[in-house]
Amino acid sequence: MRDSNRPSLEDVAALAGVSTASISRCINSPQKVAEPTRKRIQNAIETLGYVPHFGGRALARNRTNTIGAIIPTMDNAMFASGLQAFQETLNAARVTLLVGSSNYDPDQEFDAIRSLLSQGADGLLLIGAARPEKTQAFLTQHAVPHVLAWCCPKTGHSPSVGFDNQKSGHDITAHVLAHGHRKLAVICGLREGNDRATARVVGIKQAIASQSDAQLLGLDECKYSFEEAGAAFAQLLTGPEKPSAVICGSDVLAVGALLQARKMGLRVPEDISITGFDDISLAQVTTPSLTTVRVPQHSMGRKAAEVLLALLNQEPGQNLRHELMTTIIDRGTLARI
Amino acid sequence: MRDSNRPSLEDVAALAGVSTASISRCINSPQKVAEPTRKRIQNAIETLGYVPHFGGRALARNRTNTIGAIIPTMDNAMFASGLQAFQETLNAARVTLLVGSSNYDPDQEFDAIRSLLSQGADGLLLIGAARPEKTQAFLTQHAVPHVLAWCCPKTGHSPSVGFDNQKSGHDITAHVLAHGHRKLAVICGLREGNDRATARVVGIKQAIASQSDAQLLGLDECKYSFEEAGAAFAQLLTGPEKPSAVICGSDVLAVGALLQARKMGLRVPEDISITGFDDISLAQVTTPSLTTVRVPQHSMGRKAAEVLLALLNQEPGQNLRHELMTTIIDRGTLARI
DNA sequence: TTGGACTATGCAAGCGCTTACATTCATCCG
DNA sequence: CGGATGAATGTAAGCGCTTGCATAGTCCAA
Repeated sequence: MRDSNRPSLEDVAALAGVSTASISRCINSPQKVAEPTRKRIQNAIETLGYVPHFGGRALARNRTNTIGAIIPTMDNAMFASGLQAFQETLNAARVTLLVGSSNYDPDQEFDAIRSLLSQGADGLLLIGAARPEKTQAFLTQHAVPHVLAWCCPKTGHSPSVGFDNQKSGHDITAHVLAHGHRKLAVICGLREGNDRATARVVGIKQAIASQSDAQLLGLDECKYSFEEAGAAFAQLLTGPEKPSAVICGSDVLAVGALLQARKMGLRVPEDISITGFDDISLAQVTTPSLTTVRVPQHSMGRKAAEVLLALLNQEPGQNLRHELMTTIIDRGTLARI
Repeated sequence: MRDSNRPSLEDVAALAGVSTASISRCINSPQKVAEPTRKRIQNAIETLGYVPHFGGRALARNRTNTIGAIIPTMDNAMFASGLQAFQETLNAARVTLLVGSSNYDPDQEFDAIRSLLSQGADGLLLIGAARPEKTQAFLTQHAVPHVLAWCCPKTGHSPSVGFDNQKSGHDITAHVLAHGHRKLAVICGLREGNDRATARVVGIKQAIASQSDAQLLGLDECKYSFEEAGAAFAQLLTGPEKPSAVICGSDVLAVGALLQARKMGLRVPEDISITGFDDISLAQVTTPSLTTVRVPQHSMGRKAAEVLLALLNQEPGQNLRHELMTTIIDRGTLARI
């Protein structure tokens, strides 16, 4: 059973002529070990190529220095760069990132939570606030340290780092209305179990409602793919009344709509305006480039890591709710009427 | 020290009225436990909400069921979807993914390797084949099971799942030449320590050399950003002779070039042709959309996971080298002259 | 000189799990 | 009917590390 190649503390101890305790101390709090001993130990470690055994350490410390992140999918620039920032920040604190994905499915998310926890994750990054009772109960029962990102719920006890999806949805819509548009349509992601998509739509509707002569001509939900968004766009334009602007809940949807508009011979923004959400790199690349809402992904990922680390170190006086600001990026897909 | 909330095997054993060994067996190989006992044990586990302790398990088994992936950055669609497929495949095998990033820096990669290993990773996914002697030595000294992806080296002993970067570079160039272009320029990523970028350029040069009247007017290296690629593009067009086509080592570079061309009032592909590499979603979104090389990211990620899992399970008769095919995707940025 | 304070190190008891081996008991065959 | 067989379960020895406590050594002030 014993992997004979791998040197253990004991081997190092033997070589250095000290006890295992000293080695351990030398590694974990060097100042507790006298200079000459330390030198000797370091030499021994070096020559043996010793690396502490993870299991042993985790068992003795009851801590793994590992944090899990569960995101819908990495295959969407929307999360990728936030996750990258998260990872870099953890890394700087010598904490390793475990990754799981949910595919926007609450059951898969629950599985991932259990799986990462059973892999010893000390804490968790979760996207959004909406989750089934079962999942919530599990989190509280096991007292899992976690932080929510991409959202900023006013209720609930979980720390969060994100932005107000509803307000941002409201803002971009108000912006569209301010450009003179009155007949609007909306394409959003599947809202079931997705509080971000849901909140954005709520904000959009709210803004429309507050402008008496504005109307919402249609709303379509679909997956985050160019194709589905294109189909939704086409669908929204079949009615007798045509919208002058289509507000999309994500840049991917907006680009799908844009591509479809072009296919249908519609000029954007002369014939129809389109707005996005997220400001991923796609947005600056289309022709015309996308008017959208910028989400501070990078700082969100970094901050989330900081909050989670503070939580694990029981640092006091932490804010529970970190709301970041989104900004509207005016580019070329929104016309003034 | 003992976290009093967390039930241990012993607690379950006490409740179920059996020994800890039986519980362990019941969890790890249920068929070894008689039906009624199993029932009783499962009940006990349920009521206590027992979850095996990761450290204890890792220590006893000397295996963590964890695999590390070290990629340059997740913040580039180029790796994100391969990584997603990798993660999904691991997940199906109940193995968890640890993530580290290198930022294209060999030292950071080395750190990440050590860090993930010290976190108990059973195996590693590494991008590309080129790494410093130091890193190589470390990998072999510690006999780290690993697979290389995004490349397919003919030498070396590491299993790999990827494609022939050189050949693909050659292919797209031959394709450009076949369209009648003779004056070419190249924009590629920083080649130092990046064997994929290097090999692509070698292939490109090779193809140009084999066409007697073709010339390489210029070659610029830069980071994978729109801005830098734009600058490189502008730079390449300052000479007395203008290229009729610019071959780019990545879609990000190509898009940067495309954007810059537009800024300079050049029509693509009428005034100048541009090709990309990778076929990330950006490529289908630009106007005109990008002629590029499709890299089978998804199957590469999946296959890499399969190979690595087989390696860890010591399954015999594995192929060491898995070469996947790239294909040229003809879209709108390459003109026939 | 002596005792107190402090530092450097060792000793050894866990941490929670797996598993080789031992034990028990029922079953079956000659 | 006795012993061989095998299934079900228990016993206990680790796995490699951390850490509270004990010990030994050093220094200094009274």
